[in-house]
Parts: sequence; structure tokens; C-alpha cells
Amino acid sequence: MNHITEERYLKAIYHIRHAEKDKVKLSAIAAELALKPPTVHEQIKRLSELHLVKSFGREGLRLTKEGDRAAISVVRRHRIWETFLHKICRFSWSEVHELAEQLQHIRSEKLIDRIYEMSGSPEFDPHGDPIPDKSGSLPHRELRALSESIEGCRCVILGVTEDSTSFLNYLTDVGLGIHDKLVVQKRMEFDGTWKVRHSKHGSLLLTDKVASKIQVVCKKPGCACTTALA
Amino acid sequence: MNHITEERYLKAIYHIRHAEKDKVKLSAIAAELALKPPTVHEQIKRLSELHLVKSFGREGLRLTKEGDRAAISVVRRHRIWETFLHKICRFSWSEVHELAEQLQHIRSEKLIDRIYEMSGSPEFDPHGDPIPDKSGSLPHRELRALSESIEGCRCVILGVTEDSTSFLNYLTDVGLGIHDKLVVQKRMEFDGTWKVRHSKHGSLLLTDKVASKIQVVCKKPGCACTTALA
DNA sequence: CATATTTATTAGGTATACCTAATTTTTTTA
DNA sequence: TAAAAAAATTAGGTATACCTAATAAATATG
Repeated sequence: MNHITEERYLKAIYHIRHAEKDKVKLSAIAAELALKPPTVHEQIKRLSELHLVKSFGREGLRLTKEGDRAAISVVRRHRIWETFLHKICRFSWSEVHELAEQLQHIRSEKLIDRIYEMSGSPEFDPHGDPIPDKSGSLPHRELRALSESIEGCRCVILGVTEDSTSFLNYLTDVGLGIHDKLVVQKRMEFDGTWKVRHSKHGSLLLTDKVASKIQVVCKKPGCACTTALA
Repeated sequence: MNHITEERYLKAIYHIRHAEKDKVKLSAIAAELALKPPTVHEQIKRLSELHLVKSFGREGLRLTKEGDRAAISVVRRHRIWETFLHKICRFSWSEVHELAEQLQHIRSEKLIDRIYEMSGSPEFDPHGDPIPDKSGSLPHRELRALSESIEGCRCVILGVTEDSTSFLNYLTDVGLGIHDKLVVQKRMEFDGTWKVRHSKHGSLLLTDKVASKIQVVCKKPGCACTTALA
């Protein structure tokens, strides 16, 4: 299996696993890579033989330890290239992704080290996504309540501070889940209700009580929310 | 035809044409790319259909205007990456080539512009090879006689100042030709005879008279020969 | 000048990474 | 619970870029 193909699949699986659920469905990979299910089926079989993924039948599949390590390595290279292209080569935020998709497959640790160093060795890429270190660990980001947001903030749900069934059902019913991306649109003066835009389901309203139980992190490291907190 | 494959063939043809003769033989391409003749045969047919090369049967083939433009573009990218890797990323002279082989296929003029600029926009790469400009022109290098060399100089034959049949036959007989690479080993005190090492045929001796008629250029831009002349 | 060598070509084969169409299995929903 | 929808799988096909073995043609050499 060609290393570029392999890395594309591993990175896709990694992303789906972190954006959605634990076990990754074949159809989700096909959608992510714009390929047809039989193609993905075939390749998954190979990744499986290479001990990079473990399949749980119809439940989905997971990266093995080895597969996860390889995937994180691609993610690291991708995010470092994005950072370099943006900060050093002055590419716009929107231009970097496609180029980084090509550059991420160049496997030279030394090259990555040098361009990372040139970029100032930041912990987050220009999209605010964390850059894994060499051992694969992601930098830690401070959680805060959604209710501490500043209007306009783009953030990601990373947890909740209440895990009662009724609250979790509430979140499920309004369409909120872990790793969902939100844009904070407005805080109503009247009763503190939050208007947020969900990346998939569009705008919705959340009471301040609900917002105070949702833990998020700003996508941009230097976001005003974080600054305001400090 | 995959653009990476296409570019590898075009660059190989370009190099053979400049290192050897006018018309490039299929077998030479196969040797250069470490492929078998039938493979090359097949691909040449495609390049031909794409109007990138023109075949002259058993005499060999040539790049078309369009093919030449494409080849020079790859050479430009390759040499700019080598320069960047060496000067900015502190890779050693010997490490840069293989990495540049991969990076050369990334087609982003903007990226090339930026890393070229970062490298100080030199006219020659770390191996002393000229970097084509955007229009495909190579920077001009001053010719000098081989007899003006300093011991240890690595240079390339680019012409002669006498074109009598007898002189040209002499060169052919001793195995010297255009674009051949030489290392100047010694100038004998006795009668000024030059001992040079030919990149293919090994060491040979040339009288000072012969050496004075052979036009060369140093491979390294800041070579002592050039400095001594100034 | 006949044979040997080099070079190109043809024929047929492999692995990779994709595809479509059809089928099976599972899950959802009316 | 039966029908519909979603997901996975199987079967069979394509194009690319490589390969080996055999043949043909041109060039070089004893």
C-alpha cells in the first residue's frame, strides 16, 4: 500500500474519530475522502492486515496504537505545514489547507523540525487546532463554560459539567454533542439567553443555565474569551 | 498520466539532453530513471500524445517547446527547494537532493516564490547548478579557458575556441565533449600539462595548448578560479 | 560480411487504487 | 412487524505504472 494512500486513510479515520464517535464507520470514511464504500472496504482490509486499524464489524473500526501513532504523525506534519505556510510564507488562512494536504506526506522529521522552529514552534495551527508534539501528545487547552463566551467566538464543545440523563437528553434533543463547533452569535440582554450557530444544525438558543454547563474551548488560541478570563 | 510521473520523465529527458546529446535515447531514460525499456516506451508514447516530446525513431527523441517549458519548471522547483533546504533549513549538501525530488512536484508558484525569496534569490543552487527564472532562462555564467583553472576546481565544458576538425576529433578521441564535468587535479610544473579527472572516463592529461582552447565554467559560483580572474 | 551487441518494440502479466452494480445484513420507521 | 433506508460486502471492471520474455531492427565488431 502506497504510503500516501495509507496516510490519507489514517488521517481521515483519526479526524472522524475525534469529530464524531468512538468507532468509525466505513461509510464515514468514504464520505470524508470522497470515495465509494467498496473502495474503502478494500483499503480497510489492507490497513487491518498491516495492524493499523481493528475492525469491529458493523459497529465500526478503530485505529490501533500503531495506527494512531501514524495518524498523529500525519496530523502533526499537516498542522506544522499550515503554520509555516501561513506565518512564514504569508499564505492566507484559506490557501494553506490544500497545499498542506500535499506537503503532509513528505516524511522528513528534520524538515518538519526546521519549518516548525522557523514558525516559532507554536502549540496551535492557524485554524486554532492543536499541534501534536513528537511523542503524539496534544497541547492542553483550558476549558471554560460556554456562558463565558464573548460574541463572535468560535469554540468547540469538549465536555459538560452535569451528566444527568435529563441534561444529556436535552443536549441530544437540541442537537449538541461532544466536539461540535459553535459560533457564539449573541447574548440577549433580557435574560442572558445565548444565540449560537451550530456548524451543522444552524442557529439555536440556549438558556444561560444550559450554557453554563457546557464546557468549550476557543478555536483561536488568542481569542478574546480567553484573554477576558485571564 | 499522473503529473508526478510525467514530471519525472520530463526532467530526466531534460537532464540527459543537457548532459549528453541532442536527441535522447529511450534506453538512456530507462537508465536514468532505473526503469525497464518497455515501461519507458509506453510512457514516451503518452508524452508524445500530450505533445510534450517528439520522437525521431531510433535516433532518439526531443522535448517539444511545451515539454521543455514543463521540464524547466520542474528543474526550477527542484533547484529552489535544494537551495532552501541547504541555506535555510541547514541540510547538508548531500541530503537535499532526495528531499527535493519529492518537493519538486508540488505545483504552487507562490510557495516557490516565497522559499526562493527566503533563500536570498540566488542564481545558482548549492551544487552550483543554475536556477532557471520564471520564463525558463538560465542565468549566464562567464566562460573561461580550462587553462585558467586552479587545482581542485570542478568545472563543466561548455565550448571550445577552435573548431577545426582535427581539434574536435582530438577531443572526441580523448573522450571530451560538451557538458562533460571535470575536476582539475594538477598543473605540472614541467610543461604546464594539466591532469584532469573526467566524470566518466577517469583521469587524463591535456597539454596547456589544448586546455587553453577548452571553455569551461566553474560549478561553484564562488570558485577560486573565478575569484582569481577578477 | 556475418555475427554479436545494442536498442526498440510487442505481447502479455502484476499490483494498486479506484469504480459500478448487485446483494446481504442491519437498523429504522411507518 | 413489514417495508424502507442505511451500511457493508461481494463480484467484476478500469486505468496507471510498472514488470518479464520474446522478437525485430539497427549498429558495431571480429
